[in-house]
Order: sequence, then structure tokens, then C-alpha cells
Amino acid sequence: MPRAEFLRQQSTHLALAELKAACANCNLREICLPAGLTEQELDQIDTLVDVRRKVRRGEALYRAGEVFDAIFAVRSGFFKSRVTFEDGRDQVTGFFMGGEVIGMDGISHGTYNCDAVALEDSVVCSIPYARLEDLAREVTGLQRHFHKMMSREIVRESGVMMLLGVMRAEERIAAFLLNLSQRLAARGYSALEFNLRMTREEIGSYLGLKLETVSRAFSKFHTDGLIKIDQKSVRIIDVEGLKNVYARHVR
Amino acid sequence: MPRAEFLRQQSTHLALAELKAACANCNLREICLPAGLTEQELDQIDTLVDVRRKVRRGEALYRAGEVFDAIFAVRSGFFKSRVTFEDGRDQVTGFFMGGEVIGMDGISHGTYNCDAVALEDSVVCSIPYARLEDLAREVTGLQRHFHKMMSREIVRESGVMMLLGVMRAEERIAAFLLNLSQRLAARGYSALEFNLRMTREEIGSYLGLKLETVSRAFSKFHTDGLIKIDQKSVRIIDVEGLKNVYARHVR
DNA sequence: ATTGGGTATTGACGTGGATCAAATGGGAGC
DNA sequence: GCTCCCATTTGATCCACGTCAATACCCAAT
Repeated sequence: MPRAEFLRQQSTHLALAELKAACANCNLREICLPAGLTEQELDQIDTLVDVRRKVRRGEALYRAGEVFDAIFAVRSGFFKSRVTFEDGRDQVTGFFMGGEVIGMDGISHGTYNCDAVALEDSVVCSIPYARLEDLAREVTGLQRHFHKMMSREIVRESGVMMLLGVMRAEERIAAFLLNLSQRLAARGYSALEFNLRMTREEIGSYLGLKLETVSRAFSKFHTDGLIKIDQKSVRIIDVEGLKNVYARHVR
Repeated sequence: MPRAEFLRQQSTHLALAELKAACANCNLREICLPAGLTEQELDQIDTLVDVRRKVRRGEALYRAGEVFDAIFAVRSGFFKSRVTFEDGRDQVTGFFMGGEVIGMDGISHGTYNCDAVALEDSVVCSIPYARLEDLAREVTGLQRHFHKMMSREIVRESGVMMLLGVMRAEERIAAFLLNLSQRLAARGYSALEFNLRMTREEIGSYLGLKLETVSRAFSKFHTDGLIKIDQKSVRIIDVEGLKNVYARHVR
């Protein structure tokens, strides 16, 4: 049995009792799927979240080709999404942290389009799509916010296309660090000091670069006094300097 | 007055009378927003399309930053979407033809995230988002299909990220040609002979390449007997050969 | 404490595609 | 039909990043 498959079977489903009105009591509700719902609407969606599921580091929450039936909100932990090309080459298409929703790529064909892999031990809230569809018809705020989340994913991906299409290596990496920083800050973590959950290779795959290029850029930023970096630990010293790496681009 | 603004004001709105049950009579209904709706549902959505709007070649249907209030289905013609970076660099994020829906990027922030520019004289169906929201609550098939369209856009963009992140220049261009071919075929046009609506520069921008590289790849494919290309006119000679440009990638 | 395998850093070198440049072609506007 | 401007092609050269390689590092398992 492949290790990932073994791990999957070990995943424990948390007790349903814990989940009553899961969203109403969740500290991520302001940035997660129920964002913007009224108190009353929050009560209406207390059957939205089916179950929480643990996903261990390295395990796939879902894989490309599996039948789609739910989207997932990251409760804690960290994920990457990844698409694999026919010849085996693959590309990381995103990194996801608490409050972010993944799996919406599965709606179009009824099967997931990518793999979602946990980069650390994680917990997700499973949201059956059929139930979401039903509730969205009754709870206007939920419908609106779900549409926003899908749209936000479209916008996010356009941003990545921009990274990949027009930015140079150091610009991509500066943008990547600033984006991580800003998302961590929105969750109450330090914007200036954090640990990378992913390897240089995964960062490179996401940014269309090789791991050596990522490593060299980190070293350069370190030398230039923009950041301090030691393995996975990052400290941003000069936010403006980092922004200038790409904003000041002249050609 | 800027030229684009002038052109926009010249756009004529087609008579409302023509639009009664616009979708039910539209030859694109099988691939457009109402795809999969029952006859009865088709009748229910006859107020969905607000108005058709002509957009002349070079004119913007909408621009990044404008207030979002509608999505658009391409009725005829051809569009590109484009995002512009703060320093003026821009990237083409997609090309859109009849039956495809654009503008969904606007839902997340309430303003459009990109420009949509007509590459030839075009006509779009304007679908007010507020009305779509309301109808989606009543017409299950519409809700489902709208979600699919958003999801399809997410999947499409992951595909482009793959192009940009891992494929080499000639692979990107082969994939681009095959994708165009397949979409034209789905609309009843010839899969093997068509005219490009966009310039080499626009293709390059979409694929993260320079126009010279695009031109050279076309010339190479021509020399290799995979296509015949003369200016905008393309004829695919060897579909399998074109697929092999990327499927046979070994490293 | 030791070992081993995955991860990261750094240097040397190669190359795919960018850049620069020049010539040709074609279509929109007069 | 003429003109001008923009699109395209093609060649020559450059360089950012990939590739290859060697070493160092970290942590998990023993």
C-alpha cells in the first residue's frame, strides 16, 4: 500500500458533536466561507460543514481525477495544490492556509483537477457541494460570498499568470514573500517573521523557477539586507526594499 | 476624449424586442451560460440577458477598476483579457470566443480585475449580475451551470499556469494552436484551418514569450510540415506532430 | 552519538529565449 | 490607388536562468 494511501486511511473524523454551528464559533469565520453573513444567516448554515478531517503532512486531501463532492476550508495547517502534466512534469498552482477554501476546481468536470497536499499536519472542514448549493439558494449571503470566493480564486490565478508571464526571478520571489506575509498578517500572525512551510523546490515550482534560483534569490536578499533567512525561517527586514525589487522595475 | 471612450459611446444597444427569450433561440446555448438547462428552465431565464452590445475592434468591453455589475457572454467576435501591472507591464490572460463568458473576475472585489478588449467587431450579451444571482436561486440548472463556468475558468487558468511554468516555447505554442483548434471545432468551425484574431505580440504576451519567439516557432512548425502559416491564416497539417511537440517531451 | 537521506547553498558553465537590428509586407485611412 | 504605420520575419548577439556538480546542513531513525 502506498504510504499516502495508508496515511489517508488513518485520518480520523472528529466527532460530529463538536461541529454544531461550526462556523459561528470559528475564529476564521471572518476570512472563510461564511464571511459577511449576518448572525441570523450564520445560524442557518450550521449544517453546512459536514465533518472535519485531519490530513497529515505529505498526505493528499484529494487527488486529480477523484470524484468531486465537497470543497474544503482549511481549518489549520497548510496545503499546496498541484497539477500534473501527462508526461509527469508538475506544477504547484497554489499554497493555502487557514480560512482559505480549496477544491472549487472540481465543480466544472465533477472530478478534482489537481492534487491538494498537506505541507504540515492539517485539519479541514469538509463542505459537501450539494449541501452548499442548497443552502446558497436559501441564504443569500452565502451565495454571494461563495461566488466571491470562486471569483477571488480566478483573480488570484491571474496574478500568478502575471508573475509567471512577465516578472523576473527576483521579482517573483519578492512578490511571493510579500504575499505570504500579508496573508499571515490577515490571520493575526506576524507579517515580518514566519516559517516557510514549503521547500525551495516547491516555491520554485510555483514560481516557474528552479530551486537553485530560489535559493540564490533568498541569499541575495539576505546579503542586500532585505530579509534574514535561515533554512525555513524568514524575517523581513525591509518591506519597502522588497517591494522595490519589483515596483521599481524599469526597462 | 480618448479614442476608446469615443468608440464606446458609439456602441449601439440592440432593440430589446429582439431579445425576448434570447437564450432559447441562440445557437450558442449549448456551450454558453444556459448549457444543460431544461426547456422549462430556458423559459424561466428569458429575462436574464439584459441587452446585447456591440463592441468594435480595439474597444474595451470593460476595464480594470470599473464597477462590476454584469458578466458578458460573447455572442459573436473575439476578445482578449489583459491585466496591467503597476509599472505598465501587462499580460494577456485569455482569449475568448462565441459562447464564452467573461467578467467573472469582477465579482470578488466589485470592480473588474482586468480589461476585456475586442480583437474584432463583436457582440456580447450583457447579464446583470444581480439578476443572475436572483435567477440562480430559482433555477437550479442555472445555478449549477454558473458555478461550472466559474470553476472552468479556474481550471483554464491552472492550465495556463502550467504552460507558463513548465513548458518550453515551442510546446506552449503547439498547445496554444491545438487549444484554439479544439474550441473552434466545438463551435462548428474548421479545426484545421482558421484565422488568428490576435497579433504575434498578443500570443507572446499570453504565453510569456516575445513576439519574435512566437514568429520563429511558427516558422519552424511550417518548415517541419506541421502547419502552414501565412500571416494570420493557419492550416494545421499534422495534428499528431503538433501534439508530439509537447507530449513527447523527454528530458 | 551516528548514520543516512532529503534539503539547501554555492560555484562553474551552458543554453533557450530575449534583445537588438534591419528588411519586408500588408491593411486602414486618405 | 497611395501612403504610412504597424505587424511580421529573420539574423546576430546577449544574458538570465537552467543545469551540473560538490559540499554542507538538518533531522529522523537507530
